[in-house]
Amino acid sequence: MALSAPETRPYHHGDLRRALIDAALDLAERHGAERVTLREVARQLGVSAAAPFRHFASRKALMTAVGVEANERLALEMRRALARAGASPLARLRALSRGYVGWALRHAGHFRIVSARDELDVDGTPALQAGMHALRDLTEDTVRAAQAAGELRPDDDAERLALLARAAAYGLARMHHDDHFRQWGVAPGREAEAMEGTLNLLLSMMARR
Amino acid sequence: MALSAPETRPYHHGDLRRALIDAALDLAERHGAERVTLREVARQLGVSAAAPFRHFASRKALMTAVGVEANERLALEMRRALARAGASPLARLRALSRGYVGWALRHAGHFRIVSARDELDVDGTPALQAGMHALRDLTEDTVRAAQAAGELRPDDDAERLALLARAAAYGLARMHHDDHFRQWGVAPGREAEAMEGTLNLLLSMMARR
DNA sequence: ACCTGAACACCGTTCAAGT
DNA sequence: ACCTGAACACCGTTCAAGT
Repeated sequence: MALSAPETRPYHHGDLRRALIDAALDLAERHGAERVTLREVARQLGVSAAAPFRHFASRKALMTAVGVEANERLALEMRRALARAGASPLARLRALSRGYVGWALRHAGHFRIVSARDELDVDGTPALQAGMHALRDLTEDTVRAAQAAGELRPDDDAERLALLARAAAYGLARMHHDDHFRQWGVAPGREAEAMEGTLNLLLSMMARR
Repeated sequence: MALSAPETRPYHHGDLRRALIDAALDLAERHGAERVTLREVARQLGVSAAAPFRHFASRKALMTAVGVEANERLALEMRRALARAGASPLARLRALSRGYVGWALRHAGHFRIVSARDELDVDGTPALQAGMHALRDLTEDTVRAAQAAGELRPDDDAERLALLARAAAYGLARMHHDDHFRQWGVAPGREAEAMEGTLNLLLSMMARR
């Protein structure tokens, strides 16, 4: 038996903190955010139920760390959508909205985590605040650029337009997440289509003609 | 001691089922939906933890009964708003939206319960399905009436317009509930104002001019 | 017919004790 | 410094037993 290498690591993990976050992200993605329990995460990693408390003061603290990560992924997705969108300011706004609801659709567990802010310590986590603020700025900047280009009516307040766009996107994403669509006549399997069509309707109304 | 009167009732309640629903509604309203636990409800009523299971097969079954009641109250509120709104079709649509977000704002716990459909057995509860469907019809009918009166552009699909209006209202209500507004530049105490202003912006865009 | 008491398998969290 | 084991106060749920 060697004196060095893998056996050198302590009980189980070199970086349990990191492993806990990853396992939580994985659990949320595969089985939903409500299945992310400290004991289950610990079980996945083969450590005791008390082990996570060496790295996170509470369940909320772990969820907050997971939220930071999830929000970064959402931001990445939206920036990518923007990068692919080309130059037309209105198309950029559409890309941003589609990027948002698309990510929420494909990553329901992570979407739920960044949504449910009573499970997150936003105030005590500057990184999370900054990340969320950055997404808001991205939306507002895109709205302002569209106004400057004459593609949105200039008399509407940019902040309010951005809030409306976000409310519609968040509303659609949550309606899907909370299973409201069946009640609203959206055929199963056509949710993405309905969300996109509804967002397009909004954007066409926002555009001056 | 009399042979009749109050002492005649069994252990505690004449109608424990009804009392459980009322206590749950009360708890949700005062301390939030997540505090509605079967054990806590039982405690409030002075019965054992097992007693609720005589009347509801599971927590979900109780929440569903509570959801039926909450949805009825929401419907009542929206119908009242409509009744007060007068004849202008656009004003009626505005009243409907305001009624929705206003109720959500004032009854956060009940709003949360009708929102979180994974905690409700919608499929197995015709009364709930019917109640929710009625609210959708109310919105669509109001949209159609506004179109017929020439106050909304007739070329837009009524179903899609109704979905957009609902997505915006639900999005705003949930953004508030999930504490997103601070991140979106809405000053504390001015949430209702921001929600109304945003809905008015949407309605002004929906209107033909 | 309706309710209780005790039990079981889960949680989050704490703390003394181990390496 | 980091982790375990046992404990505590909570859950939802079940079931035999009481009235």
